[in-house]
Amino acid sequence: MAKLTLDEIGKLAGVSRATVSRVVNGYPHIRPEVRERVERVIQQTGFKPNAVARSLASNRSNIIGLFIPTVVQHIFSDPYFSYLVQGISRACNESNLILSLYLFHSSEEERKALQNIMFSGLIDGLIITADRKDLPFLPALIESQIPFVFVGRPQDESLSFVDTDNVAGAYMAVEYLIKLGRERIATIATQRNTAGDDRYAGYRAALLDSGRKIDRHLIAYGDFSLESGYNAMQGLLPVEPDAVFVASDTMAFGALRAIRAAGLTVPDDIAVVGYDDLPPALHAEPPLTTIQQPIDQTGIEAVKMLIDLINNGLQPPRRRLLSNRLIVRESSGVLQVSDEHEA
Amino acid sequence: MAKLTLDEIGKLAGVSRATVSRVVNGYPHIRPEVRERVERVIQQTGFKPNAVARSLASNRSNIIGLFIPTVVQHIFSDPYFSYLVQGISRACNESNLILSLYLFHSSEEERKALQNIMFSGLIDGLIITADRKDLPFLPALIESQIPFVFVGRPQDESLSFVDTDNVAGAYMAVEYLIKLGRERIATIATQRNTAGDDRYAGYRAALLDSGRKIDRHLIAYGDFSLESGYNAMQGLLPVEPDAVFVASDTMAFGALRAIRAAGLTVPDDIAVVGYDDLPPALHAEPPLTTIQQPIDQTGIEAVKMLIDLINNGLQPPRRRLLSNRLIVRESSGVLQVSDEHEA
DNA sequence: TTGAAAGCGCTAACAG
DNA sequence: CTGTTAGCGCTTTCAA
Repeated sequence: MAKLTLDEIGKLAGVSRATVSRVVNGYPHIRPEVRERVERVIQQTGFKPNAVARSLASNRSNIIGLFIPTVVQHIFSDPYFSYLVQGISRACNESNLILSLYLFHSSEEERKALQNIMFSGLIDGLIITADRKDLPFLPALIESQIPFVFVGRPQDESLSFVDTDNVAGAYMAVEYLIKLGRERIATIATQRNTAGDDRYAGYRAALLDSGRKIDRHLIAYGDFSLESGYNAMQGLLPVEPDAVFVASDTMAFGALRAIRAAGLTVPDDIAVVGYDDLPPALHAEPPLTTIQQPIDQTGIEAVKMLIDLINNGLQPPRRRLLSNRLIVRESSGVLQVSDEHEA
Repeated sequence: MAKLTLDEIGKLAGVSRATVSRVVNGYPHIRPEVRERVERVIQQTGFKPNAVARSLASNRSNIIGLFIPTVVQHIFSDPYFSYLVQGISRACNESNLILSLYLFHSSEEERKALQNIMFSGLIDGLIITADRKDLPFLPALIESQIPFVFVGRPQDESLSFVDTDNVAGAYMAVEYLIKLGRERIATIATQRNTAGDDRYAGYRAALLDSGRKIDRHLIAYGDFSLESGYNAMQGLLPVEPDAVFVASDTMAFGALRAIRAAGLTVPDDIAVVGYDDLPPALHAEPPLTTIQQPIDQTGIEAVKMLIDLINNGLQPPRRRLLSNRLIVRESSGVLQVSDEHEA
């Protein structure tokens, strides 16, 4: 058979290509018998409209990009990324969007590709995974007028984003430690990214709200690596905390080791709460109390938001925060049943 | 400024749009001064040709798809997938290809999307991650004439694929156990996928080549899960193996537990070798001897092969097997230095 | 070596 | 309700 086009189908069904186009696109005002005739031909021939021609004529490709800047690559070996992509892809499938992946290994690649994305007009919009504070390409991206949403809170608050509520998550964690009766609650925080900032803010707020003071000596910093967690915990040990809220599970694993290495026990001497609920948290020694984020849901919401931006314009910026859950395991100790009624 | 098109650039440079097109595409026979003039205008304006229009005219999108069938989803929580995507994306960036991700959560989604991929003409080619034996969409895909390569050996040998050499990898592992002087070498194999078949074939060949017999009682089966590894190992314990080659690290972790639970020690009572070299292998108790595959390289080769298919036709089918490495850790015991000279 | 012109297959006014 | 007609921005003969 000849190559199938709207014209071909039209000929076969005895109508013009415009009518076929209307049928394909679900345009309402068509005589039912005509619609049916056309649909039958489409059925029989297995015709699919050419996506490229369609994009050119409509100026809409139905392709969105997932942009993963160089610096976030470590995330890629995290399950975080897997869950996010799962959510995004699910939402794309549902909305008949094609997902293209922009993954870079150098800032040169990154710059070049972004240039292409912005000016070659292939892509309807972009999801950007980045919560770090310095995004050199951002001004150009904004100027290009291409719709995009961040996953993770960007530094610049005027941008659209979806994130989990890191402040509330950290607050929840620390509040729980307080309820457990812990007195000297330390934290291992991080710098250079907004998630870390927000978690620290939650730690701070929970302490302040319970009438406590912030003690600088109880604050240490890591860089999300296990080693940095180990080192930070070692630094905290001399000031004798009886609990520590760690801004990531991976660092918490390091902290657990440091505590064990010092001959102390978890949670008796020091209660530990992590953040992320990565699978290893369950198998940690002891199993790690932590904050679980709805990551796949974040991906789904990001796609929805992007579609909204594409259809309804970039202004005003949209924001969306999803709630997290506290997962209580042994590393924190568990609240008594009677206490639960207080909540 | 007006929207940039070939025409615009041509006007600015005082040439026709055809000439600009030639410059952009590196066509050789152009007067140097003209080329330079055009290039300068392109520079200054930051012009990028419209990717969609280009695709329509040239019938080439420079987009390739990475297709991940429903059943392989478990792979997604594996680092395997991450490494593969890293390799693929690196190769795409290098060749100026756009990578789009087709990830499905139901076979209905899968079928629908495949239909689109095949007939909407958006995509130049496809990389398919699947080593399972039953791929219901395969006949239609072949008929569609769209270029594709498998990552992992497909059942149908007439298809193009790149894979790591599972037979040789398993052979290497078992050969090592033999050299270590192990007498009763069991295996935990898998069914329903070619990688499992090949690893079993390697196990078999190594044994046979050393003049041994295959003992059915030393063969157990798992499904790649940790639990199945545990159960399979429990099943093997009564026949008293002194070594076990496990077809995946994850199952090996299960096997380690089962051995420990039976009060035996690794490697003194039973030597264990896994397959994959996942990160946890390093932290296993004891650290796991295993086979490491060049997964990112596999991705790179897949892209190269796909480009070859796109440019030079689908026939004959291409095949490529990459070599693996034996990573010796404590779970197998280590060969004496003097023995290494024998190799 | 360059320009003119004909499409690629579709959408979207505009008529009727 | 349906057909006609312009394009969308690019590549690619064909002439010059």
